[in-house]
Amino acid sequence: MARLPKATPGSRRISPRMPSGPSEEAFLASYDPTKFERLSVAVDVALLALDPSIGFMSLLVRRDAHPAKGAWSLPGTFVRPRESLDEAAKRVLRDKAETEDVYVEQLYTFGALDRDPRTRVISVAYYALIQRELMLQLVTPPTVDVGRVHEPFAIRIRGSQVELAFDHGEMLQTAILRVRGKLDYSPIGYELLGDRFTLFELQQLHETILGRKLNKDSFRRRMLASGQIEPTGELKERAVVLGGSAPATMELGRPAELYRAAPPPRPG
Amino acid sequence: MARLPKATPGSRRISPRMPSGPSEEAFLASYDPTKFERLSVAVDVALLALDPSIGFMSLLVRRDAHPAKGAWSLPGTFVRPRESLDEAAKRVLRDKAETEDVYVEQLYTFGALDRDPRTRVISVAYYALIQRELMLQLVTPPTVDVGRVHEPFAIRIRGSQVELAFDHGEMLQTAILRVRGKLDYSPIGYELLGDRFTLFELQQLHETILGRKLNKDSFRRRMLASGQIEPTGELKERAVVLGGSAPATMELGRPAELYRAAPPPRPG
DNA sequence: ATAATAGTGTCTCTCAGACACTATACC
DNA sequence: GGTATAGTGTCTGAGAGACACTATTAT
Repeated sequence: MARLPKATPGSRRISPRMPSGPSEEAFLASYDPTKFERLSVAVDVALLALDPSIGFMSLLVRRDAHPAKGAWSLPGTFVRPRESLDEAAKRVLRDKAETEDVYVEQLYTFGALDRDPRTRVISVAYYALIQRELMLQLVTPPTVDVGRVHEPFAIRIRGSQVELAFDHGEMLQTAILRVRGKLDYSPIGYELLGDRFTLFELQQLHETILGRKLNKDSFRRRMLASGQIEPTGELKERAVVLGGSAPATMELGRPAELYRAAPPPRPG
Repeated sequence: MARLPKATPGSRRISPRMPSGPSEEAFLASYDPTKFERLSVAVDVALLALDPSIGFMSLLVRRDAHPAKGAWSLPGTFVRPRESLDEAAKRVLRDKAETEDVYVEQLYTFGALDRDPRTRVISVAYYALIQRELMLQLVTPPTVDVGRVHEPFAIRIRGSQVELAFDHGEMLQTAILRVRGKLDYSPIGYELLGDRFTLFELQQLHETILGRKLNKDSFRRRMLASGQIEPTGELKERAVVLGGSAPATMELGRPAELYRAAPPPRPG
């Protein structure tokens, strides 16, 4: 779990003039947790990857139980009493996407009254970012599939447009807007590429996230000056063609240098 | 409630090939909401105002019951089963701050295991912005008082530093960072001023939020070109001094023109 | 008049965008 | 050689920062 706000140890400072009445220890020993009505709390995760020619891709699962049985939804789970929200999100990624050590961040909490037909369910939405190649390996039917999100936020699966269960379409839209908004002021996006990438690949990533073309010269200068990336000295290798004519997508021209994400600056 | 993500009607599209088994209606009629363990869900609100000479101010309440009895905390409440999260936040502002029609936005959801000693409580934190004058009217002891937040995030009440109950100090810190982050790309901040203000007052507000001095000329140009404000043609009136010498804080020099927040651009 | 603040005009520096040019690959 | 992509050098226009100057008030 990365880049969540720092947790500070909870402190319960008591006033010097202790008010009269039973002690806090006695209060806690006799506390009845059912005094206030409790709610179901769920976590749903939008696992995102990016393809330059498609746009955003999100992991979707097909619901095999009521409600909305048969519909597509974001992977999610109910939060257990002994796990934190972040742990629940990680558990979803582990169980339904076989994915660990990805960038995960809390997105927004959805609490409309009628968002789940069963009962009142509060859902804390998370989003996570992985590389396109890892996303494509996750397709393990029948419970897991990859949805392709075209803008403006039409969700397609293998070409045909679908509606997600519950309010998961809104969650997905919010996640994409969050990623786009963070791109300008945050070194986000490197989780979506491999550990080595060319400047043009990075530019294509930014163009896909922002939904518009960027100026090549300016993008190069800005990225090199930002300190977010560093050159490796290596050059991108070409696919070796074993005889026959080259495929239509064969790369041409001078090979590009490979860069990697620079380590964050020392806070000292 | 303003500028929350748009709610879209929840849709539960069912696959054409309906899986076998009981119908969704029959499932919902027999659903047992206690099948998954439920959690307590609370809402806490950081109501913020800004004073040019102090910095951020936040409404704090003194806890009159266990746990953390006697400690200062953000106003909050448990979420009722028949109200949305936004409604709960508005109820907190109405009941504990006698405030309505303010800018309110969801902040972050805190779900650590031990954040409340009673039982497992998930807290959805909100923040709200009001004018300094309205904040100062809210001081109605003994349950309501105004805390003054100095940076870096030391919380003072009438000069002496305090620690807030639970993880409310972290919530307050997160709220201030959110307001600061939104200042650059969003027309935020006008909720913190009256309906008429001078350019210098607006600059002081931005300087307080950002924690650094801004260039006067550049700030004027940027604000006037942004379309976020419009001139009223009125001039700021001076306090009338009824005899005697002028107070030390008397305003001097040419009176400034008053501006107001411009209406948002027509989406057509 | 002097002091103090509001507001304007203009210069410079920085950076994004555009374009020309060189470098290195495959054909 | 031609063509396509990678990378560099330089010009230009927009905007931020700095500074000088004018405008309007109170004392």
